[in-house]
Amino acid sequence: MDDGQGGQDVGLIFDVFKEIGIIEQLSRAILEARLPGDLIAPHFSVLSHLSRREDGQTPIDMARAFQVPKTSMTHTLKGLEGLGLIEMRPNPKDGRSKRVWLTDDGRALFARVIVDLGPDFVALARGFDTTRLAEIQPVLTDLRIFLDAARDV
Amino acid sequence: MDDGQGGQDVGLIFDVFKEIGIIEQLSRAILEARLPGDLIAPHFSVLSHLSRREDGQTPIDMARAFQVPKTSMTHTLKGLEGLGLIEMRPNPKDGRSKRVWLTDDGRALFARVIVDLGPDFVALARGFDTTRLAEIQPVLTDLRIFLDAARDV
DNA sequence: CCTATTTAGTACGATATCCCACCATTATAA
DNA sequence: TTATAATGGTGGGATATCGTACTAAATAGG
Repeated sequence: MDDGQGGQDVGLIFDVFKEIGIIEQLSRAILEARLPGDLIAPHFSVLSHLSRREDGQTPIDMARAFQVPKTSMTHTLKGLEGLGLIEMRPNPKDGRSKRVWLTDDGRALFARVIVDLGPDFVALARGFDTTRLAEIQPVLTDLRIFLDAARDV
Repeated sequence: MDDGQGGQDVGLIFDVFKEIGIIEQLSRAILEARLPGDLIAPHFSVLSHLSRREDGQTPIDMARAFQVPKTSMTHTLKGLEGLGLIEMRPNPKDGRSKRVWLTDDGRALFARVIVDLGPDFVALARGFDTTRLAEIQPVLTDLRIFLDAARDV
């Protein structure tokens, strides 16, 4: 059969992905409970992305960063633009594309949500040993990088 | 300011959830690439759930297990039933509810997908140190349990 | 240059997800 | 018992996601 550790690995990988899937759902629920009713997690992800990086990214860059189809990103951005949280400006370097900027409202909303999430995160830090999170964080990052690289092969 | 480790924790938790969100998307893409075209990840999750536990669960139980609204579970089950992969039978113990059984086709399809995922998982095990996955697995499980318990408070 | 190919973005249609409202059945309580 | 509340499931509408196809602009090759 030649599965030195192969069989164990398959079960392990399966379990890890399963846990990650559930945690993703639960963490999304925590986030969306703190978001205004007309925003969902993808909206917030975009605001976060623009806050932490430079503004002026193109939609296609963001679609790649989030691993979603560009049509999904178009839709998400349209929603944020309609709420006045981002601005789409033409890209002077490329007539096909646009560049996305946070508005003051967008920046303020993002900051407010972060504050509102504080109690949730504090509760988590109280009830769960965050040194364990610190230990898994690099592994998760490496796994994400590995999967991301393996994706387009 | 009194954030002994508080500030660090918030950033750490944020990062962990962000990585988990991306890994979830990437792992879902890997799975769906191996599924028949008319099945998506939630369908497979249901098949997996029924395979590993006893059949005969009620839809509401499964909705709770997956943390999705019961209407979403109804929709997913309807799809699986239409493909002949599960069977819905009345629940003799409760006239309101139904019980869900895998059909032979459902069982066979699940087994086949597991086999088809083999190469993907082998590639992952070759390129990524699975002992690191083994290390994070218990932390992920505990985190999932903690979040799940904190959910309904 | 000029044509062919690639790329950024969008429109549209199909399906998924989720909220709300509703029905039937069961559990609770008076 | 009987009235009330709670529960399991579904239907319908709104929005989300995603694939396909299309337009316009940029790039590559001749």
